[in-house]
Amino acid sequence: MSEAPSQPPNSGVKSMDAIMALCKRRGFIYQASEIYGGINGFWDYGPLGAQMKKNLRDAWWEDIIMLPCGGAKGPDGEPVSIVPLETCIIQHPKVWEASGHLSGFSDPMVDCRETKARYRYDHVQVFVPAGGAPTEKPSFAYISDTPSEAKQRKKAEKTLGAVKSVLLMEIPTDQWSRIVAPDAEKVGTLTEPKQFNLMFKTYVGATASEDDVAYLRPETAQGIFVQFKNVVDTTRVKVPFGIGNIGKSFRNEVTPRNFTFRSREFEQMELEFFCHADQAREWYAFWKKQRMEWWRSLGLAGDNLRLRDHQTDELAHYAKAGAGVCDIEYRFPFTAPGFGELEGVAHRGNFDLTQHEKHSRIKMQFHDKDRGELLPNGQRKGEWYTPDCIEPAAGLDRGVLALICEAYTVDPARPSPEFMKFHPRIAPIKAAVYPLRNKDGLPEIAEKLHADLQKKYGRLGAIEYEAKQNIGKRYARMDEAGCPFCFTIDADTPTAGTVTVRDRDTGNQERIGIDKVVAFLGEKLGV
RNA sequence: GCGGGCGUAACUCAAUGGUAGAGUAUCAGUUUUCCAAACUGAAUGUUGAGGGUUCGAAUCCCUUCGCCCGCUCCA
Repeated sequence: MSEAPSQPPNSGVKSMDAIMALCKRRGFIYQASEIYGGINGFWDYGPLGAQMKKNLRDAWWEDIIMLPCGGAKGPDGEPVSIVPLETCIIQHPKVWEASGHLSGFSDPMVDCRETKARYRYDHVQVFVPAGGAPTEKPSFAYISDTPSEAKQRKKAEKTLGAVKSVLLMEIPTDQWSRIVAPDAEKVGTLTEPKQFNLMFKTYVGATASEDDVAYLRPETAQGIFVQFKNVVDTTRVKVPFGIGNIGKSFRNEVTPRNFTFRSREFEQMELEFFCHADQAREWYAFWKKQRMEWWRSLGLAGDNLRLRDHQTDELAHYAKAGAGVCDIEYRFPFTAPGFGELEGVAHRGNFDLTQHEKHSRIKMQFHDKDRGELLPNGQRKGEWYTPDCIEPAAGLDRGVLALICEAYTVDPARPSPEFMKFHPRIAPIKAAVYPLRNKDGLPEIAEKLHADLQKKYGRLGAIEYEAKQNIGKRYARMDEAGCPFCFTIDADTPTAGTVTVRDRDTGNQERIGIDKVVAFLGEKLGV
């Protein structure tokens, strides 16, 4: 695949090339449009991958929405309340204006290395000597109608005498080393202009005029905020409660890389949990803990999973004053020894609801009847407020990739030196039923057991049946697919009524009654 | 976006500018039956794509697409 230096032996780091090869070989993940040479940043899921991804999506849906946190109580001592929502990929363009996604991301921008400020390239102007003669002295950039204009003019006149103003665009970038950025002290801190079209643009309607521009959503979260009022008005939810939303999002990444880790089309599982600002800290801590436990429960246990709190200087605009932001990170083979983000848990304050209230002029507050002063009749007066929001936002594709990387195991001593240790809940194939011999009535018994298992558990994942080839080969195939259990009908089955159960991870076998197989598998699958 | 590396069958890889091949995997059959056994046979390629040089290109040149690595980017 590549000539990249392989990891040193015994480093404990798995080979990403080998994982990608297995993913293709067994039908987990294919390159999108591969027969046409592929398309950068897009991936398709094969039969096993599609089932596995559904299993992970279902696990989130079940554990976040249907039975939040397994029935655990929230910090307020009450059961956690979550409702589902499914919102559109294309929203009104004003949604992205309000959220801040649109401003500054459809035009070329320049960054200031000193102040970290970002300016629209076509808005930046520069004070240069009025004569226009080349000079070694610094010139001064500013944005008109901002405080930087007067400040920079003063500095420029002091340094250069008479000045005139030109657009930054008119000055070649190789002369930018003498420019002082609008809010900077030093010269030469502006980066070259870059296009940041992170959002995919499209047109609504068949005429495709510039008036019809719309965008594919870069996150699912905004759909929740936009429908917050409808959910509050039409259901009986009371703060604190959450809204969960799963779906595709799109970002025109500058550099899609690392298999499915950074792709341009990806699926998110986002929860926005609304609570009163007074309780934000408790709920933030609660969700941090819950989300870590959830990933652990699916097999990402151990050192490869960690929780990392963001430093103050990397906090997003909406989170400066909040309870915090953290990432749940996984040590992917391509990030090792570092980590890559799997899920972000953020206290967003009430930034989003406030923004949408401003832009739509629709009141986004919640009337909380359990707050406010106590009335003589024993009830509360009630209080209007814009709830704060805790956002655990997970990447579904990244989750699948992490589970694949974690499950991938190499053991040269085995007939199948590579195998996938999927948690039974995630495994795309739940079990296989094999007659040891393809005769003597064994296939008939196996087919019956296969039908029983399929009827009972076929909705959760595939149940395999195969009578051909020797048994070792069939086991090996299931090892690579990550199937946790193989039930084998052998010569003793017709007389003793027992089958063998082969455990994928150990290769060990035990005999159980054929009438116990359905219950055995149900217990292992946790259903 | 910049720099480097690499593209041959599903996978791993061969093939001096001169008939595109092997092993594995897949499929069918025989035999065997608890860990990728053996035998027989089948199918599989616009050599990433498009141009050029040449009597002749997987091989040399150009363009482009994709993948990997390092920068950059990632509100």
